[in-house]
Amino acid sequence: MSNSSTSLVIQNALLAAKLARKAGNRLSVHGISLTEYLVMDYLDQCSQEVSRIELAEYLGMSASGVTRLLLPMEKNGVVEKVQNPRDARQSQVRLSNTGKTLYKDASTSFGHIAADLTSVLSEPQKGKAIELLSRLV
Amino acid sequence: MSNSSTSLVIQNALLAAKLARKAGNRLSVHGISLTEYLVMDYLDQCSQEVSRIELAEYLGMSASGVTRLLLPMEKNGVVEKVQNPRDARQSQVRLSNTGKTLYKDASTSFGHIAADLTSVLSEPQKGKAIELLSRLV
DNA sequence: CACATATACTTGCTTAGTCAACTATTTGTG
DNA sequence: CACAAATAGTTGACTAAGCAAGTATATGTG
Repeated sequence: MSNSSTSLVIQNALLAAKLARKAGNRLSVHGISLTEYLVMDYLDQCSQEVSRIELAEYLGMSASGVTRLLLPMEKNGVVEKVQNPRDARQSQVRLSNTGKTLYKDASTSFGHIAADLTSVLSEPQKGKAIELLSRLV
Repeated sequence: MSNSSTSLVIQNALLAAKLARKAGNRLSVHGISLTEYLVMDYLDQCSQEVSRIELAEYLGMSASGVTRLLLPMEKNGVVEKVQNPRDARQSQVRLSNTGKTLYKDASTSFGHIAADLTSVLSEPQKGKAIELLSRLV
């Protein structure tokens, strides 16, 4: 039998795989992936430009993963590059107006999707789960 | 601000990305990925042959994903195919002796890794988190 | 029993994301 | 200030995994 740490990590991985797949499928009507949604959500919260490294840390991805993730988002005009005058190495990014509109639509969908996927839990249970998970991040 | 369902799904996705990356890195000394570890763990629990579809459901992956995942595991002799006499469509799989040994080693590592990654939570908190997450799966 | 439908894979093609190596810039130290 | 070390990002080569379509087998119904 495995201990509680092991079970927790496994449960989290299994759950994430399922939620990511379901959420991703349903977001595809907006032409975006779950990861792209997470980027837009973060940029919307920040409401200012953000470096690629910051995004990589937030998403738990590698820097190169972020480069490749943002490439089509820039091409489609969802995000736009901003030069940081303080640091020429950085290539910051923020939501464009197109991106804000897309995010607004997608976040409505995402609310329904998330409600669906978590409907077996009560509000306080969801709160508790968020609290516990957020400590692990 | 987003509601609790949304936050929960996002927290879970972000956390899983980070844990998967860290756990995967540390499992690589055994030459296996996190997904492969999950397969071995499941097969060890079942202690009998399992169909690819069952694995796909457990892992939250597509059937083709499982085909491709098992390919190198079969080639390396970690798992072995078993023909189901009741259903010729199925190609079941179980841990080989090599696989059992590998799993035993890897699960020791995994225990340390998981303990590390979840050390900020107390035992009862871990238990609570497992309970909540397992309802969502 | 025949045949339509469903199930269990597998394969081709494509996208997502990793690591290692490299470039450009910044920062900290003698 | 000069130069070593750190940081930000990109690129090449590769692995992981998804979807759509195809094959083989099983099942349920007239």
